[in-house]
Order: sequence, then C-alpha cells, then structure tokens
Amino acid sequence: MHMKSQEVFLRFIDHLKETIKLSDLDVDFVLKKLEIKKLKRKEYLIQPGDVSRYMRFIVSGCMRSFYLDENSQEHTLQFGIENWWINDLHSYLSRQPSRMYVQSIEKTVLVQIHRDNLESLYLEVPEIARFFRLKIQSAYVALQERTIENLSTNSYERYSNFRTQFRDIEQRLPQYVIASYLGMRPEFLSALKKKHVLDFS
Amino acid sequence: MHMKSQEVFLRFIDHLKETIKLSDLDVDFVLKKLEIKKLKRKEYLIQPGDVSRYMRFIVSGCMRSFYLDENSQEHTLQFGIENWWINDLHSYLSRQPSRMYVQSIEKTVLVQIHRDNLESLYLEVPEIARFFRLKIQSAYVALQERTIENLSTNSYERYSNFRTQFRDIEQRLPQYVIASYLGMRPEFLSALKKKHVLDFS
DNA sequence: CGCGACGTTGATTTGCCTCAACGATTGTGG
DNA sequence: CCACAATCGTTGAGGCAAATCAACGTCGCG
Repeated sequence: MHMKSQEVFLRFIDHLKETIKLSDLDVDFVLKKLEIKKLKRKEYLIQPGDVSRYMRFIVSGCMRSFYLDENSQEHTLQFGIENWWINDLHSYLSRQPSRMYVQSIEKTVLVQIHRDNLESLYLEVPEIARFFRLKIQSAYVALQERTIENLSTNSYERYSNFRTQFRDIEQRLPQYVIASYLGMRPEFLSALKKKHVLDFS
Repeated sequence: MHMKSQEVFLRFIDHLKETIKLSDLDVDFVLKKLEIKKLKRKEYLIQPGDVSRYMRFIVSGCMRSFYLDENSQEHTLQFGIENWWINDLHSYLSRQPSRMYVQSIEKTVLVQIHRDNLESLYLEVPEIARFFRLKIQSAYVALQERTIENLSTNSYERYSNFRTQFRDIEQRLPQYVIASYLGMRPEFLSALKKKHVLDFS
C-alpha cells in the first residue's frame, strides 16, 4: 500500500478530530510539526540505550514494544495497529535511555512529533493537551484492567479474553508475541490451544 | 492526629504547587471546589456497584483498592498513603458502576473534588488540567513498570524490589495486602520470607 | 533449494497454590 | 482490665499449572 504524505497527515488529523475539535488554523499549527517515518518489516524503532524523542502514531502497519530480560526472554508490553499510539513513554518523559525494544511486526508507516514540537503545540493549541490527557487516561485504565486480569486469571482465561478483546488483531501477531503479552511461554500457549481446540475454533 | 479543615486544604494546595504554579486567585477557585472526607480504619470508600463521582487525595492515612474474584480472592491494584491519589478511575471516567473495593487500611483523611467541579476547574484554571495530565502520565509509566516486572520476575525478585521501592510504606501494609499486590498467596510470601530471612532482615 | 524463523509435541521438573491446623497479636465489650 | 474472639501470620503435606528442554515439522523467503 502506497500513500502520499498528504493522505498520511490527513489520517492523523482525522484521528485527532475523533476526540477534539480543531479549527482550520489549529490544523495548520499541527501539520507544521508532523513528520513521517516508514519502517520495513521487523525493523527497530527504539532499542535499549536509545532516548525516545518523539510521540508516535501508527498510520498503517503493526508494531510492538517488548522487554528482553536477563534470560533472553521477551515480554511484550504493548502492541498496536493503525490508529494506535506506540512509544516508550518512560524514556520519552524522563529523557532517559530506554530499556525496551520497539519494533515493527509488519511494514509500517508512522506519524511522529518531536517532544519540543509537542510541548509548543500544547501552548498554541490547548485542545492538543486535552487530547493527550484523555488518551493517557484511557490507556491507564486499560492497563489497570490488564493488571487485574494478570493477577486474577489463569492462562486459559487470559487467552480467551485476549481473543475476544483483540479478535481483529490476533491474526496479525505471531503466536510467540501473544504468549509473551499474556505472560506465558510459547510452548505452553501451543499446548493450551491444542487442549481446547473446540473453544478456539 | 487532629487537623483543622483549613490545614487539610492547605496541604492539598501545597501538593498542587509542587507540580504547577497557582496564583492566589487560582487557589481561591480551587478551594471552593474541595470537600473533606474522613474514614475510620477498614472503612469502605467504594464498593462494587458504586459509581465513583470524586477524585480523591489522601491527606493522612493509608488506603488501597482491590478486586475480589469469583474465588473470593483479593487482588490489590493500588495502595496509597499521604500525598497519593486513590480512586477507581475506571468508574470515575466511564460513570459506570465499580467492580472494585476502595478501603482504608488506617484511619484516613481525604480531600475530594466532585467530577463536575473538576471539569469546571479544568476550564477556570487550565494549570489544573495540566496537573492531572502530568500526574496520570507518571502513574501510567509506573504501572507499565509494574506490568513488565509482573511478566519478567519470580516471587523472590518481586518482593525484593517491592521492599526497596516502598521501604517506608511496607510496614504500614498488612502482609496479605502485599502478597495480593505482588500476585502471590499470603502463605507463599510467608514461606518466602522464612527461606530468605538473611536477605530480608 | 536450503536456511532460518516459527510452531508443535512430549518428558520432566519446579514454583507456587491449596488446604488444614496451629500461633500470635490485637482490639473490644463486659 | 481481663477474657475472648477475630484477624493475621506461620507451617507443612500434597497437588497442579506452567516452565524447561530437546527434538522435530513446516512454511516462507532469499
């Protein structure tokens, strides 16, 4: 899929307009701050040691962020497709080197805003500040739900709920990514699916 | 400990001023919206079915929020002491009935702001909106850290890290609350402490 | 075609849970 | 201020869910 940069930016603006109101003037202010970033499949956007200086929005494709522990095991913190945001927010906010990987799963097109540009946008277009307040609120609540679920359910339930919650995304994620997101090993998820074929067909 | 309401409110304002600037006029606007809520030990602030209509700040005392699953097991989502915020944010934002308990661990004094009042404050005093954007950003990043840790460490490491991260709070929390926060059963935490007395003395 | 990445399978091990009984401590009402 | 109950923490035996390890199948891609 090939997109003109104009189209990419407009998709981004549309996304903003789903949550906030923007005048044409506001839109001009925003457009001036945007950049496009393209990634092939399996390309790294952030690696440990990098400092994240951009807020990033997925226009097309699929990405994830994960932590690699001392036993070389991956733990997926986040994944995202079109119209989701993806970043290492800890690094972005603290300006410290990341301990995470952020990587594309498919060929991906991103819109990104540099931190300095976003800070000035907050002042020029206060609705943008409101946009991020609302977005981060929702993200926080969603992460709380995930935390509760991690604490209170077994593997079968977690995978079941995952499938209904992310019906449309599941097939775009490799199975080992799903396992690492749900906190189980890939071999176990494989065995789980076999044991419950009927439920999962 | 007995506090005049004036003193309670001033502590709250001081807390705001650690993050944002407020003119005397702003402070007046804020003060008009505040209420005080007092709880004895082990009193419920929110129970399943309630809708949370307030943002709440702990002036003194200790609280936690937890989920009770279908096997009657508690899972602590959050705890907090003086100068922390506590709420069921999901219920507050969605206006839907909570599925959580929010309960005091010690005798506690709260400052609370009704949702409608907070919404108007966002318009009257934009710095307040910024305050909450910054606070929720930090909370989100902290919860991400916890998520990574839940996914990538065993019980021993989680408890170790907990002790260093919350050195001052640990002794104010019953041990079963700590266990339920870390995702293990109280009996197991007890055995863990015994097995590693030397590390934990 | 051949290699590398991904998924599967089964045998074995282990970390944590379950359950039940017993201490210790605290707070409360008489 | 004591007595008693309730709450909280401890201990140990036994069980199970999930991890580990190693081998093999399969598919897509260079």
